[in-house]
Amino acid sequence: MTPEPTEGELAILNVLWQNGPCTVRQVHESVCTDGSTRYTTTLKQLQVMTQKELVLRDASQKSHIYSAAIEEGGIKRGLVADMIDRVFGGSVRKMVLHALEARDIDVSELAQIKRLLREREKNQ
Amino acid sequence: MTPEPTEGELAILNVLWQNGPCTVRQVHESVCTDGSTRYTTTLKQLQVMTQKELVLRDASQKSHIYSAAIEEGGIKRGLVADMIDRVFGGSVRKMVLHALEARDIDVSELAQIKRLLREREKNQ
DNA sequence: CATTATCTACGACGTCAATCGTAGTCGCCG
DNA sequence: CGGCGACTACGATTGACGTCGTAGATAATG
Repeated sequence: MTPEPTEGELAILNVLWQNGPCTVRQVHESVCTDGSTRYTTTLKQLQVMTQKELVLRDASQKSHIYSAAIEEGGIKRGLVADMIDRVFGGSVRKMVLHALEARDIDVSELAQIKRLLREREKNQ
Repeated sequence: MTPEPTEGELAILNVLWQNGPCTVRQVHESVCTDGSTRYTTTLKQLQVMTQKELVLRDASQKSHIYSAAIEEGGIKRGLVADMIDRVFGGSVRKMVLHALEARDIDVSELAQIKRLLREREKNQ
């Protein structure tokens, strides 16, 4: 099984999922907007992630092109499932409750969530 | 601000939140049902957590009594908020969507979640 | 052509969490 | 009293992650 990506790896994967294949430089500038960390740090992370097969590398150009090797939905579902178990003793309800408390949420988003629930009821 | 507890610390805090004040042995046996880890490991963790002020220690007995020093709801809200930001770009809706996909959920729990949403709409 | 910029590769380091072993303390039971 | 059992204290170790510096290769620029 794919082990869960670390925090840094997740940040990089988010860039690749949103932007598609990127060079190291593109990833680095997306992930570190404030220049608080060096280019080679991101490079190293991508090299490690290649080892772990979290990303694929196209080395046919001088500047290698990296792309996500794992599916976004699956990973995120796994992360949420993990939190549901570890933090909320397996209760989806408690998780949702705390999510609603954790963030201000506007009416339209509430409506969208209610729609999700209705969909969910159908498919049961 | 209190830094987020680590995975092991969270497991211990869950024991204390659910059972109230405990000895090291009680915590250890709750947190490590399979004997995969030694008693002194849990002890050490509790000592570190005392340093970090995540727990309080009553040393008036030979077997010290530990209790949670931080509030459950606050910590859990923080953890969820963190995930909403790091994983779902700040979208509560996406978080809830993935939560519903991540776990089978029965009708009564769905109903409870819908009730939460209705409550939430009132207070807005 | 020579210099400068841009890449990759790779080793080294600091930090932090988890884990364990050992030593010291104290009470209890025979 | 003497030894065993339970407890605390604490140092040492390991592994994972993030971070950086430097070296070497290659492209770009004047």
